[in-house]
Amino acid sequence: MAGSCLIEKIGYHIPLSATDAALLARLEEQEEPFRARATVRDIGQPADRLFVVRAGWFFSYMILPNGGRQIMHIHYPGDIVGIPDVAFARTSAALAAATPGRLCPFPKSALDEVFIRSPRLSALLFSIGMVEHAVLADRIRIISRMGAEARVTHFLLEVVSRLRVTRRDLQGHFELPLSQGMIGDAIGLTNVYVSRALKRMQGDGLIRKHAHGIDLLDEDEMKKRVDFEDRHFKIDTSWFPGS
Amino acid sequence: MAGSCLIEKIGYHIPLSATDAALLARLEEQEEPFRARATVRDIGQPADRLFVVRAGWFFSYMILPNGGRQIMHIHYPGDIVGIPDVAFARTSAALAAATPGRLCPFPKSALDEVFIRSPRLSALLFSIGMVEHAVLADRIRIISRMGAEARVTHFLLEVVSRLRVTRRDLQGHFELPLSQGMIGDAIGLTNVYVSRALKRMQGDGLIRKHAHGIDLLDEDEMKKRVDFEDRHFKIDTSWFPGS
DNA sequence: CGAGGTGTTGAACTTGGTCAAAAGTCGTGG
DNA sequence: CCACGACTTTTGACCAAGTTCAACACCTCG
Repeated sequence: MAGSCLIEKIGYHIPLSATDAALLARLEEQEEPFRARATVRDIGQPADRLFVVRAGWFFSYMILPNGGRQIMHIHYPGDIVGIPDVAFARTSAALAAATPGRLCPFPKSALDEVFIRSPRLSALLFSIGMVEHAVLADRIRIISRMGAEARVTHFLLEVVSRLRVTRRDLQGHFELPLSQGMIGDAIGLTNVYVSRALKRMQGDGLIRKHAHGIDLLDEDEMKKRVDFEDRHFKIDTSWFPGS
Repeated sequence: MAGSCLIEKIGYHIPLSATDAALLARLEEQEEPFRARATVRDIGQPADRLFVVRAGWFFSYMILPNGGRQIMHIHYPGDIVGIPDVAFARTSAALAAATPGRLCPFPKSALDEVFIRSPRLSALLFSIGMVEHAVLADRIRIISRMGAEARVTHFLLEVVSRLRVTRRDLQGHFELPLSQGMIGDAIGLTNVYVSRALKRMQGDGLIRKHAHGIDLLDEDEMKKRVDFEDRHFKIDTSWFPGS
């Protein structure tokens, strides 16, 4: 399993025993390709499978009563998709591809084995779930009372922080394969206002837009403006069971 | 441990073995009283303890860059508080008492033992964490693009659905010991607009306000308007490890 | 070359925020 | 038992941020 970004990502947090590595490898046995904008799974379907992202960007979303779309999470290579659905019989969010990519589906029941055979890995999965929780909490905080520029700022910082989990050396320059409409659907703005916010931020010298991405020119100032906290850098593994 | 609402709440989802019950009992060994509006714990403190709510309503909140307050969760008797902090060394939210109440603190390391000795209980804790996640996701969905009445409606439905976990027979009539300012801080509105929204909803015949609480007069209509989904009624335990 | 998705800009409009004042509520202490 | 003070709720007037609608330029990929 040479190029497994799941094992890479997990292994970043805790040393993996041979057993653990074998358990993880089982989650990536199958693989399925998706075209950009393809729907992987709709709302209300049986939540019997999870996925590992092998390549590409995916996102999960919910539908609003007025027909709009709320993007909940963006999933990057190495992420496990569907952890929140574990508690429910049916999916509460839909899943789609933002770019061309590949997913490895595995059955919910494979988690059984993890819980039985590796307390340590269970604790880590648990913690990863809680990181997702913290990310949502941060988003609520920023959406509920902060203005458009703050929302966009926070969103960009969150993306970069997520990318740095696997690309430690990433500078402020990155590709962003999401339309402004999608960004708006993630932070509760219209595409129109995302455009205006980006323009004003560029005027302020905080960012520079280019063809398929964005440069963060003054990341410290951006972080200061929204009290940004990096949730992905370090998980507290100190309390984990011994082996 | 006669009056333990933790064991009652947990036991509602899975049958508890003697071992499991003993593990849970250990989480309620100590008890501490709090006055209404007392702060239990601030942001940025060591996240080395969790709490079981023994009595009263508590809530956790974050501070916004502009000084405002975002209420993330309301904690009811029987709830475990602090699960999301498990992944981090320091707390990302503060905790305070909404009413007079009592908390049972226990060390994070007590989770160790749960993960080692009871895969089944670990899976349930995991799932409970994911329910909290779903609750936040629902809140984002409702905050990001829905109007004031929809937010208030959703909030009230969520409270009732939570109360029904331990009070199955609860009708639409209940006590709500939260000020309108607090409700606003939970759903991203000012106290002023919460007041106006409630008034309009009362005019529509959806609710009736009274001294310390609210009657839901047409719960079905309210649910329909916001696509409400009850996250607390049923956890999917089908995939849990055998014993 | 054409089509569909994407980004930009302007103008009118709406929702909810802000500020301020008055009325109601509750608990405490005298 | 009453009076006071702190907090909460309600209401009005004005204001600002973001939405909606529409038109147009752009780009990319058949």
